[in-house]
Amino acid sequence: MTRYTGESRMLVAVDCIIFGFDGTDIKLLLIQRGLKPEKGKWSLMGGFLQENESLEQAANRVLKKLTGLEGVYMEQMKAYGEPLRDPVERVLSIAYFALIDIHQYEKQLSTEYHAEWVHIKKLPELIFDHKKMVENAKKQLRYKAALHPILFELLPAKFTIPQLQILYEGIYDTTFDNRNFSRKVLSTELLIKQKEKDKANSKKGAFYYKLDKRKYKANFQAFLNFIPNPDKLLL
Amino acid sequence: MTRYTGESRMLVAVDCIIFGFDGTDIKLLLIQRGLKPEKGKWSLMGGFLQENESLEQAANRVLKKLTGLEGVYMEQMKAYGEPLRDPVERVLSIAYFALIDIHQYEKQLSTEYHAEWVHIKKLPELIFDHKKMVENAKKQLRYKAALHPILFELLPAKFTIPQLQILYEGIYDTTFDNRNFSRKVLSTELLIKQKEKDKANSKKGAFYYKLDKRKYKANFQAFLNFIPNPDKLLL
DNA sequence: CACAAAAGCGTAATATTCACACTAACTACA
DNA sequence: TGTAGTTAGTGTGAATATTACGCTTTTGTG
Repeated sequence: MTRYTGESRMLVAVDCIIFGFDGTDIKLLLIQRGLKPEKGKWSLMGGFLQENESLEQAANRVLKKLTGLEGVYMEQMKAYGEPLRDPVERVLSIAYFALIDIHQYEKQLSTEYHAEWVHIKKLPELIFDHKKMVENAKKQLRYKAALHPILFELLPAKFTIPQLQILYEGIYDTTFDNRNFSRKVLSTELLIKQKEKDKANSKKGAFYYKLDKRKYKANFQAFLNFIPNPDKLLL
Repeated sequence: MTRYTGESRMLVAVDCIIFGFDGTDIKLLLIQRGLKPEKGKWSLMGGFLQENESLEQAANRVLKKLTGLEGVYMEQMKAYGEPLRDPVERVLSIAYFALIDIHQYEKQLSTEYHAEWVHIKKLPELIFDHKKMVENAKKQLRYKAALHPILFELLPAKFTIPQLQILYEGIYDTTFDNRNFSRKVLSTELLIKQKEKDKANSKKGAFYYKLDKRKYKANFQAFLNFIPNPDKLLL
């Protein structure tokens, strides 16, 4: 026996929802599709799963092809399998979402795919069911970020607490009390204070912090509560 | 253009991790595989995705074939895509997990698949990567149940609070203070007290409760806290 | 009619969360 | 050189939530 008989085989794709933060706005990395159909339309970055490749490998390959980056935070989100989601033929898509420090990426911007960072509030129309994927990804990001410290993945290695707060406020589309926010964040003891300050954004200057990677990994699964009244903010 | 060229197509399967609770123990519904290879070995219930079927439809079809049940709580868990996970040929599997009131099912037990409820602590060896799937499912169930009231799906329509507590204690493999537990559960106002008592399990008897379906649906996404110190219990 | 066993209420100590006043640090510009 | 203006970040207390544990209630059993 070498194969299962009487069953239908289909293409499997991997699509990446890539979030970035530029210090002010949360953005999504989109491309203009190079393949027919829908050539020229906006799309998530994706690719077909190859014969000898695992899903994680495929997602990383796709991400690297677009951004040049490796070792990026990425997690599997959901499989999309509506029979007609791709009009050409049956394609199952496994969506991954990735979080990137946007500045790291900008250095190696490749024009090959006509990629662009698009403000999360100003998304263009997307092909197939990509809009739904993006919506699910946003929801999942909000959900997860309310409980776990993943948003650090969107920031550079050194960042200030006000920067972090702006990021959280962007994700939840609200504002937080800065005094409570910094106290909460610091009480996790996940941050290591640096000697230098960032003076670009204020007169007083805010101290830089770095993530304590060891504690970050050790406590990743623990429930945090950076967000007041989280359940009201998750839609 | 009718198809994408130069890409490899593969089989897609759906596997179901089916949890049940019999009032004392948490169990998993397993089958003895009817297909070669590994015929006769223990396995999760699964099936291949058909040409015109969505993933949800496939998962529901598989579940119904085994249990006869429809409208069961089910959610997509994760896609498994290691190239060699099935030795016959490349098969991508999308795992779903389902929660069933075990008594509802037992009535319509079908012997066709040699299905059996197996105590979650006494699982046999499973084929392929099914063990990993089960572990992931257990983890996800613990995670989700710590925040959302999904465990009610494992209970009959009428249940007592001590029964509910036994269920939670089974899931988290620990014990809770019964006085605090019932107060927490009742404070959600998700339960409607019935007039009758269950006297099978105690002399005093415990009142039956029903879920308030409306509130249950409305508050499903809100974070609850049935579990003391949840983050310590999630592994 | 005691006794055992489980249901479930009460309460106080502790911890967490939140709102808001206030001080500190620093730049820019007069 | 000093003062006005701006943002960072600490302090504090009130409100809320969590937890530990004593105690009463109910009822079948012998």
